[in-house]
Amino acid sequence: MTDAPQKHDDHARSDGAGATTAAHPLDGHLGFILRRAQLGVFQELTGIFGAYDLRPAQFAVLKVIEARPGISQSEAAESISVKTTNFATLIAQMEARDLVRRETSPTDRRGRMLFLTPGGQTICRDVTALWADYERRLTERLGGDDARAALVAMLKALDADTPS
Amino acid sequence: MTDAPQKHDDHARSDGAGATTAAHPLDGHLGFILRRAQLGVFQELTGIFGAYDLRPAQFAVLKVIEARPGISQSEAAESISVKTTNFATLIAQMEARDLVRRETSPTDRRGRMLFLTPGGQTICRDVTALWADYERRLTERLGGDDARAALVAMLKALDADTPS
DNA sequence: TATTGTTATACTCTATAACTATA
DNA sequence: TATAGTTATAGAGTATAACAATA
Repeated sequence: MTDAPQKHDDHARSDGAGATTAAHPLDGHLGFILRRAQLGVFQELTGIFGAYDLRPAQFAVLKVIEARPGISQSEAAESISVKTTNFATLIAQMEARDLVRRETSPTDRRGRMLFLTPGGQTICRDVTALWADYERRLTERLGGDDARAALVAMLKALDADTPS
Repeated sequence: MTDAPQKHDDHARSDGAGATTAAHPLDGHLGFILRRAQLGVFQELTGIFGAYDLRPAQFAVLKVIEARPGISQSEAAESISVKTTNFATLIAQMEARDLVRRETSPTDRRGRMLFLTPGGQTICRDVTALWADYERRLTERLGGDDARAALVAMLKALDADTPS
């Protein structure tokens, strides 16, 4: 009970010695609250996907290819916010595991078109079910669909992207 | 404009070719939305703290020591959700930069008590001002204090920690 | 025997630079 | 010259194991 395995335990309370340790020095710090929530969710996701040895980013790749078979590597990389240089490694590993297949684009022989293999489709379908289940539980924790929609809207506002 | 430097551009819209690319395959995926918001905020924070060559975790250490001078390494590590083994490296770097000072605890000679040096106090004060400013801007983006409070409550709910 | 802190190590994620093959 | 993809590499972040000093 000493190490905090990427999880917090108790903080912000009276410390029992009389000093009433004020909240937590980072309790007003949105960046850290956000980080902990994100790490917590990813940790749970990794646990849920663990039986398939899939990390969140790999699942994201499956979903992107499923949605747009034949998508190029650069487009796929951009859509999951991964640099093309790192995507090359990521997709190579997934190809080695026979989850995805690459074809040279006939119209531009530099490009590689991405497809799911039958095995990739199966895993994508199975893991999607687990994922949907988990999202439903998250939505419950949040207090329902409206709360979730509000959360998503605020997260997108934080992302400082949505054009003014 | 090819690489997506840890930032997304446009997604989810008609793609101009008539295919109306549906939303984004990850748009319903809370984990990814959370991750992008967190990365965006940390990126902005790193930029803001950049002049002081402080990363978010280092700033967190300063704040924790400021709040509780003399705190032990294990307590400080736990309060920012970093393993003690990694905290050792982190704090050693900050000591080398003369931001913090370590004293052997008189009551338990295994323990090290942490303090801010005068330089550390100065940086902590200056960066706290920048940080508070940034938090205010974030709160505005969110739509005010109430929205922010709602966000924090939901993020904590996601963290699956708050005792039932 | 348990705890505090340290070192060594490893794996993932992210980033830059240099390269190839096409265009 | 510019683009799609690759390789090599480097830095953070996070994890485990083994250890020293102290309790």
